Amino acid sequence: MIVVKTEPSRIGLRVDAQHNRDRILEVAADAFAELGLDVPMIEIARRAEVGVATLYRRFPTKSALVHEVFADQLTTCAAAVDDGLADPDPWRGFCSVIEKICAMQVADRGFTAVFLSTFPEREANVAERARAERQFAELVRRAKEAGKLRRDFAHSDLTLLIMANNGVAGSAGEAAAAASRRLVGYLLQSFRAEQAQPLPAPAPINLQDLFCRS
Amino acid sequence: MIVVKTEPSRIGLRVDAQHNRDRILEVAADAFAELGLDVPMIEIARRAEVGVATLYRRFPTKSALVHEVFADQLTTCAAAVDDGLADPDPWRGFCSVIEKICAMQVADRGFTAVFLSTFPEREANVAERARAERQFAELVRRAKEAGKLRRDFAHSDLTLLIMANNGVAGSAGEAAAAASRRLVGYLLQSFRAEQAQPLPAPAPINLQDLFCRS
DNA sequence: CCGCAAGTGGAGAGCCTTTTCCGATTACCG
DNA sequence: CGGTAATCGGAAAAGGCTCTCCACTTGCGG
Repeated sequence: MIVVKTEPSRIGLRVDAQHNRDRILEVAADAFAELGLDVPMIEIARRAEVGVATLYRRFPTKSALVHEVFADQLTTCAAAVDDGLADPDPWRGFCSVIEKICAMQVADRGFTAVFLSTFPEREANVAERARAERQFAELVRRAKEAGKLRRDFAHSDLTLLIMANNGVAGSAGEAAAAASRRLVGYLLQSFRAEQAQPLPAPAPINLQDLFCRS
Repeated sequence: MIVVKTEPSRIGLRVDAQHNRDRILEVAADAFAELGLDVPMIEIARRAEVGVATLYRRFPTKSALVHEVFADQLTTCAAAVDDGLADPDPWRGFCSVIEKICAMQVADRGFTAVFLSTFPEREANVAERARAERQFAELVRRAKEAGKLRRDFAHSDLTLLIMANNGVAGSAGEAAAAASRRLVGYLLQSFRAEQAQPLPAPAPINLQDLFCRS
């Protein structure tokens, strides 16, 4: 009989190794959230009480570790979109998606860079991400249909908002949460259909761009 | 007779040294704008065609060079505020200030971090900065008075906008200019008095925060 | 035109990162 | 138990940065 581990991450590891691997992912998530993506590997090693070599034996590069850690962040995001789509009021759903995603960004300093990158190293994420985007597009369509969301809201405006919120989340220190809420408050008001005024053209924002920064 | 140099920056330098100093400031400004504040000193040295030692003889630290370079950026900002205040229509003046500052941010990658820091190392800048802030506060007062700017616009909302725009400017690559314009377009619409809806409380944003990032 | 203080550039010290190496240790199967 | 392959952790290699040191060069007053 083949024993399937609780985590489908890696089978065939010695139990102590598996244990270490799990703890690494755990503390790495905390460290990235707290200190940002540029926390040194040795700091993660210290927190997990292992040597750096152990990190590199499980994850070939730092980038691989990052992507592994944030795989489920993406899932949480996708869930937020699903929730929004499930709301009978598409406008309320739209607002809740944006509010949730922005709150996640504030709570986790490493979140944005990884969220907006396309995870080239993990096939599964690409698919999930694409699905979430389709769902969101559908939500946008319904909200416009209902006359609540302005007609000229562009798909790229979500990215714009995320980039803007990232600026606030990264810079506002203690007050980041409050600042982000206020920014989102302002932007949601200008997204409403009732008060739409002509606007500069939407920018063809490349999602990759956020990645190469930081 | 005492000879006063054209640049009041440093008198008593040998002419070749003064020449080098000027060129360093010149190319450093370009380099910061192009590559951001984290461009290596050796790159600036290369561009100015001097050795790194020459950089450090004129500017004790990299930070000192940065502050020196951005001293006149602050002046440009202050001028933008003055222009806005001079406009007979305070709302139009308010918009122009914000549009100008945001455009500067996009054009110059190093701008924001320095702009929002308090320049602890340069007395003169502190005063000029304080003056600009008073001017802007007055502009805000008038715009509210005229019934164009929403009453609950907070002083910290300018900082919020600058942080948000910084996120866009830093992340949007090629499309940064268009993205920034659109963000500013959205936000200016929600700053208008007519369509004000209740908003989350303004955040007590600490200007210093941007500095310790990056 | 000469002497020397002021100025110079490149090598490298010191520090921080990511990533690799390797001898010591340990889980696990029989 | 005991042998062995998997796993371990710390040391250090490799490469980035800021900033310093020092032997050489040069503008300029007399």
